[in-house]
Parts: sequence; C-alpha cells; structure tokens
Amino acid sequence: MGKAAKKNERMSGEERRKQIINAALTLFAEKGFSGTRTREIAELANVSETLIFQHFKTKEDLYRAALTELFSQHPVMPEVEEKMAEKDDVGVLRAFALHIIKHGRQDRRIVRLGIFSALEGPHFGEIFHQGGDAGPPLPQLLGPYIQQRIEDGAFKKVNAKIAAQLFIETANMYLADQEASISGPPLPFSYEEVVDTLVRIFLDGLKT
Amino acid sequence: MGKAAKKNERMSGEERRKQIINAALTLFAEKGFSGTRTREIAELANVSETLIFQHFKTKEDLYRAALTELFSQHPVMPEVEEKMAEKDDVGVLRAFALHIIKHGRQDRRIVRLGIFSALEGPHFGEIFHQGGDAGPPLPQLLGPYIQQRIEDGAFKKVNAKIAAQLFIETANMYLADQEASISGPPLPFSYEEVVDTLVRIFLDGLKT
DNA sequence: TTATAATGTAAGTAATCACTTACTAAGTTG
DNA sequence: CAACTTAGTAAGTGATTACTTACATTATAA
Repeated sequence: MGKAAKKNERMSGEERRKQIINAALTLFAEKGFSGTRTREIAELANVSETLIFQHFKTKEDLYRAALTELFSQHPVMPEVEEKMAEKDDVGVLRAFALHIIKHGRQDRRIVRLGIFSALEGPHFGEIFHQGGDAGPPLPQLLGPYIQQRIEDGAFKKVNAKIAAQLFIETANMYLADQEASISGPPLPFSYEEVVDTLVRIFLDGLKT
Repeated sequence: MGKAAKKNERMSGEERRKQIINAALTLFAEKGFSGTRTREIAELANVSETLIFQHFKTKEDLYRAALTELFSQHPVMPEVEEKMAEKDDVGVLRAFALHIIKHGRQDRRIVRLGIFSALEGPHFGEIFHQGGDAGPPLPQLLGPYIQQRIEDGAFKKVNAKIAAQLFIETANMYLADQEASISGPPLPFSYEEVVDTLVRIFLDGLKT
C-alpha cells in the first residue's frame, strides 16, 4: 500500500501542520470562514479536532495561517519588467494578464478564497492584498507605464490610473467567473484566447 | 416623536415582513448567509426572533425571499435597445455600463449580496442571475450586437462573445471593487469618468 | 533504560445556533 | 360583547459550535 498505509502513522509537526492547512484551504475556499466547521477540517485532514487547536490557537488563527501560506507562493514576474523596459506594449499587457490568470489557475482555491476574504472581514482582506507579495500592487505597476506611454505619444490621453485598474479588473473578473460565476457563466474559451482578445482590444483602444 | 414612537406598535403582516426582509438584506450583505445570525436580524428589525419564523419557514427561506425582493427591482433598459437600433456604438456601450453601475449603486447591498450568493451556494446563485430580470443576461444581448457590427465592417474581427463578456465583466468588477475591494482598492474617480474611459478604450479597440 | 518531550486522542464544556412551544394582546367581525 | 383571527413574545429545546482537560502513545537522547 505504500504511502496510503502510512497516512495514519505519526508525522512530524511541520508535516501535520501543512496537512491541516491544506485541508483548511480547501474548505475555506469552498464555504468561507464562517461556513466551515473546524470538525470538517479535522475529518478532511484525517486528524482529531484537538490536534488542530494544538497547531493553531483559534480557528481565525488557522484561517490567517492558511491565507498567508497560499499567498506567499507568489509567482514572480521578471518578464513584465523586461517588456516594460523594451516598451513592448503587447508584451507588457500580455504579461500582466497572464501573470494574473496563471496565478489564479495554479491553485484553483486562490480565487474563491481571495473573494471570500475580501467580503468576510476587513482583517482578512489585508492578508490577501499585501501578504507575501513583495512588489507593489499590480495597478500601481501598470499605471505609470501607461502614463509613460501617453507622454511618449504612443497612447492617447486617458486617465492612466483608471485604464490600468480597468485592465487588471477585467483579468481578475474573468478568473472570478471561471471559478465562481460572479458576474456571469464561465467563458467556454481557452484563457490564451481570452487574453489575446483582451490585450488586442485594450491596446488598440489605447494607441494613438 | 411621530413615526419613531410607533415602531413598537402592531403592524400589518405585510409591513413587518418587509421590515424583516430589509434588516435581513443588510446583514446578509454584510456577513453572508452563514455569517448572519437570525437573532441579529431580529434585533435590527426590532422584533422577537420568533416572529421571523412566523413569516419565514427557515433562515434559508428568508434568504431566498430577501434575494428575490432585491433582484426583482430591476431597472429596465429601453435606452440600450434604442441605441442598438441606431447603431450608436458609443451610446450602446455607455448604456450597458451605466445600466450595470446604476443598478449596483441604487442599493449598495446588491453587489455584496450578489457575490456572496454566487460563492455560498449553488441554489442562491441562480436567483441572482435569472431572478426577476425579464430580459436575457447582458452578455447575450451585447454579444450579438458586437457580432453584427463586425459583419457591418465597423468593428474588427474579434470573438464577439469574449469581447462582450469582457466588457461587462469590467463594469461588474469596477462595482465590486467599489463595494468590497475584490481585486483592488476602490477607484477615487467618479463613475461617469470611469465609464467614459472604459467605453473610449474599448470602443477604439474594437473599431476598424 | 528511563526521563523527557512531542504527537496524538477521547471525552468533555460552556456558549451559541436555528427553530418550537405555549402563551398573551390587539384587532376585527357578527 | 363574544367569537375568532392575527400580531406578537418569553422561555425554552436539542443540536452544534469552537475550544479544553486529562490522558495515552511514540520517539529520542542521556
């Protein structure tokens, strides 16, 4: 039976902790903080409920730990900066959109958890938006680039902050709809195709 | 004291029902279904908890009634169809965006409640998306228009379904961020300005 | 081997939950 | 006013909740 037979054996603290966090992530993403019972987490993790409270002081503590764990695995984006230096507009927008979408797709719980945490508590929302991410928020990275390109005469004069946020919001909402049908049903097209369409429309809309 | 003094007097069933629903809407929008306690609703509505269960069989029943109530007050959009007939592209896109944003702004609980219901239960999500709205979903209205304009040679050849949904998603995510900071902080600009920017970029991006 | 510490659990506990029971008060109608 | 209906509540109820206590098992190192 190999590994499967070992699942009831003793484990190192670190290992168990991760296992509990993993179970918690799955349930919190599915049902939110107040919709998830600590007992369910214990069952999914195959441990006693007591053990959870040995690793985490409270349920909220576990939630915070789980969020931090998830959002600390941020993909880096060296590509974006490179394309920005080259003033490769298509490359920049594509890189931004792909960064967002790949991040959301690498672990499907991320999107739902992010939305839940934004809705459920002011405390939780913060972790999501600043937690783990070393760099500045995305709109603050894209905004100045758009502004620069306006000054270069390459883009028409729009409000760069608005444009940047709208672009990023669109990518985010696409993800949200894929995972949770927030504003509509999931689009039955590959994300590459969606990104292509988004970048094309947006960029042609910005260009002079 | 006038009205305020009367709030502890007897009320007609209909009136009390609405009062309870109103309190429920406020709390459900704030904390979601499983985060809201029936006792809190009773307190906010200034009635005993028992009375709630005289009007509604269960908490879920109340939630459904509250959602239905909220989403049945849909604004109509005769303007959109008018502009579509005239092939007034700017008018059409502006009308769509304003329709979405005004709907969300008419009652600030709508946006949060819509997102919560999409996340919290499959049952609830349905009410939100089809409930009360007489017409077809927005992307299914905008999509064909874009397709038509492509065939007219006015728009470039993009995937009309993707374009339509992206446009609507953007408007929705703008709203969501204003109320709940889902993908970022609220934009510190008037919604008219945001709509202008969105329509301008999108339309110039679509035009041949 | 034996003290020590870490991993783990069964069996609670007080508080809280959605929901009921059993009742009173206020209208309404003949 | 008497019979009946409707609006309203106080005081529960069993189930469930997050969290504890008190105890067992296993590994590790002196």
